[in-house]
Amino acid sequence: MPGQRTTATDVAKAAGVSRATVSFVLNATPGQSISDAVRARVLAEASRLGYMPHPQARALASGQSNIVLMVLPEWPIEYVTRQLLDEATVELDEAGYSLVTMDPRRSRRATPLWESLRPDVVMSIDPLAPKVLESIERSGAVVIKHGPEMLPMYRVGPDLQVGHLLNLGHTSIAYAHTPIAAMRDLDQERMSRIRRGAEAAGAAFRSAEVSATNAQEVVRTWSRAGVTAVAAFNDDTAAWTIGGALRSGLRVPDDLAVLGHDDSPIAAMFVPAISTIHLDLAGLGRALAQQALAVARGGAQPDIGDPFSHARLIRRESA
Amino acid sequence: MPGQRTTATDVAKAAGVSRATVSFVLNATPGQSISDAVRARVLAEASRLGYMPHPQARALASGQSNIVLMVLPEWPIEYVTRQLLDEATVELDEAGYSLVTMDPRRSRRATPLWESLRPDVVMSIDPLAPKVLESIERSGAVVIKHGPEMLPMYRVGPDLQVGHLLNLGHTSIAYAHTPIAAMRDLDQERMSRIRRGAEAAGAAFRSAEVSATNAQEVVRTWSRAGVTAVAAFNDDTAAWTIGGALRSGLRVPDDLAVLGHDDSPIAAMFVPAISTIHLDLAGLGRALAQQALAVARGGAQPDIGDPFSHARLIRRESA
DNA sequence: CTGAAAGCGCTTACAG
DNA sequence: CTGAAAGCGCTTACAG
Repeated sequence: MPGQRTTATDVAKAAGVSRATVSFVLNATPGQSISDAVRARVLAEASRLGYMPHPQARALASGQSNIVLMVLPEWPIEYVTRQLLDEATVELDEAGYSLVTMDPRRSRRATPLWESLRPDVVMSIDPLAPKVLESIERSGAVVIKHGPEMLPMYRVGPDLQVGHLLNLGHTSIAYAHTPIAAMRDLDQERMSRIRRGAEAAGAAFRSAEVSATNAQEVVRTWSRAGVTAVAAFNDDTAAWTIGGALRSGLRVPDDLAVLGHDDSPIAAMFVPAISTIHLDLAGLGRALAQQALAVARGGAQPDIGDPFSHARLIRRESA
Repeated sequence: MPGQRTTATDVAKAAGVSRATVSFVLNATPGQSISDAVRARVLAEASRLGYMPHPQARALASGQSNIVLMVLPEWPIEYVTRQLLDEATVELDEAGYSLVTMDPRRSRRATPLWESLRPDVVMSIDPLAPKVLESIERSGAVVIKHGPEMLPMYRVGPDLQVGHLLNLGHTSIAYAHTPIAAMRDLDQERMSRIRRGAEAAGAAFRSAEVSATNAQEVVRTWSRAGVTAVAAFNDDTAAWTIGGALRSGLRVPDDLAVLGHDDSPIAAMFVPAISTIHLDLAGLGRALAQQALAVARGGAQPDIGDPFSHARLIRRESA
């Protein structure tokens, strides 16, 4: 069965031009002055024949795969990444690039996608481990590295959290650490922002890890120590904290105010509904896409700007 | 700068053999009897030089990309797919295939990954729309289609739900529909299983859509009508239902028992903790990987077996 | 048991 | 303004 897949040669033949011309027209290669008539003919034949360029052949010839690989964070945050990836996907698509995502935990047990896909650029939300960086670079991909420009991500939320609790008049504030080890760095950063904010205002501060199993105990200890407000690492940690309070007979927020972070679905569903911090992830998605494009085109990695200028407090019931 | 990337030619030169031999050794091509000495030399040089075969060149030459694309369901279920994808990734990796995932919502606004990646096989958990199927087939990929063998996914959970509520002695059961349109088909299937189970046992049955905004109203109506137990589409729907009950002054489960589905993180975190159905998604992941491999190797699509034989009720507080 | 050679479907200097 | 040709890095009959 000949003529299985439609190829550029088929289009060239049908349009009565050379394969090169087909390539020039379809890629809108700059510096080629092709007559409108020829261009139109090529385009018409390509669409009539249902021509789809073969991406692997293109990658081999051009040395570029036009793939951007996004390494997702270690922790589960579908609701956090959804918007971000939506925006980044569309932004990259318009420039002719495909965004592929990857779970770093899975890749630890399998060939990493940067080896088997050979993306031009690899990026991530969370900083990548040195070993991972090295492995990516050996594969030939450019890695987008996180510098201080990503710091707003770590700062804005906690600052809003502690500000809100202080505004509410609380003078003894606790921070609820996540028990999940993969989030340790982010967790430490958030804690120290809360601590700084509390201490700067003369409020008492303490912190402890809150998990599904110890929440009740931790909350009781805090309560006995006079803590009236908790800033949690995220909404899950907040939910556990509130659960511990309710099961200890404390009222939320009357006896203990609890403030989450991320505005994940659970925050709105919980009873009482969890007050939390909403970040502008669509904006971050666009910013990351712009960085990836600049780097893919051989440029320097541009500054990401301030993608969290639209972060805001969502006030619900818990604080 | 010459010798940038290590290529099969470099390995061949270093090992003193031809490029073909390198390919045979590295791919363990059957039907080639290569001496152990040569094989060892090739392997040693390949690893010494840090050789990574170029996947696009391989795909072009062999006609196979060794990529399997998984189209994720329309609805947000990170917790549901995590285990499934973990297992499928490892299973496919061992056979030399890479699993790439894709959000169908995003692809509606961008070039679909089956065009830009040219996977050998495309599969999904949810049935694919006819238009999508057609588009995938035009790209040359084989699609794994869902037949009746996927039905256990739709049946097992609801059957466990209704069985548990009947065992608890309830005689008036309601089903909480999800308000999310993308889940309509699955939702209808689950509802009809619950209805059938309830009616077969002589219990009263009714159903309504439960959302963040109408939960209180729906629960009050149900309560007035004598409903004492609710089987929910999933844990989110269960959470809204419980929220409506609590805010109406009803006790859960004493006045109203509520049973979720999926065993998502919210189920364990909620107060009261939500009883739910846990499915064996790791098993489904392995089964799907096996199907993909069979099809990628040119075989017929094998039966998926009964991946939900390990589904079970998780009894917590809400029912 | 091993190697020389064609070919996969593109891109891109280069020549005209 | 357009085309013939080399080359990207592999795989795979085929010949020896």
